[in-house]
Amino acid sequence: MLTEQDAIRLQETLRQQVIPTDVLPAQLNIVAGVDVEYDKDSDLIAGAIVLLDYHTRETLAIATHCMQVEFPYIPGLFSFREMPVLLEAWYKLSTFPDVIICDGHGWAHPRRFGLACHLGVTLDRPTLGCGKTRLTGHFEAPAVERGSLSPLLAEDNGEHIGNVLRTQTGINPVFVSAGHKISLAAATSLVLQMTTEYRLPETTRKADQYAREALLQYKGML
DNA sequence: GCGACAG
DNA sequence: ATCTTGTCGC
Repeated sequence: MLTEQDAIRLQETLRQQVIPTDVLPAQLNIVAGVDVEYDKDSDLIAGAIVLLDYHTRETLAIATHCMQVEFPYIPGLFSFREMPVLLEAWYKLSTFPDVIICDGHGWAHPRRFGLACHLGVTLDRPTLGCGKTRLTGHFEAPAVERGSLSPLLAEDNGEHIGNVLRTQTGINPVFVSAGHKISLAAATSLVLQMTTEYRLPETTRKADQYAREALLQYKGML
């Protein structure tokens, strides 16, 4: 099995493959959201990938997968816990997205390799991270209006690793960072565009909903 | 040594 | 992550 030290070494290797600039289609058509749901009293988890039409936000496809978690939750190694289910769900898709919005961070990680980077490099597709809480970095609160943002700066060298973005006026901001093949600016504007009436992007909300549903159905079959 | 720590 | 509907407050 993968040890903690193995995981950290693997992160370093894969991190060097991250492309921090925009390598996106001229026109976006399909945006994906991914999320993983955990069972309260067992080690079962469900991963979901939802494809939405970029323009209408209509649901185009859903893929889910249930299995047991085999890696513990360790801040900084979070991707090793969620990658397996997400990859299994990914293999069930027959249509593919132009960009993937992950529930968690990308570059805004202690070693600059959060889930969004890991998934992006593994699938070699554009990804970005949109987390609900901070993992690393310091920031000032952005203005209260939707669209306001402030930079998330690395604790050691002050590097601009992400943006703290207010997606709804008067509601707590989210943490956006680049994953793979996308710039922070493009990632930030995409999150804002996919966020209509709630704090989180519709992609994330739908993925969360289908992951929860898949877990309940799977448990009901046991 | 102490606090912080995505989901 | 999970607990969790109605309720308190602006």
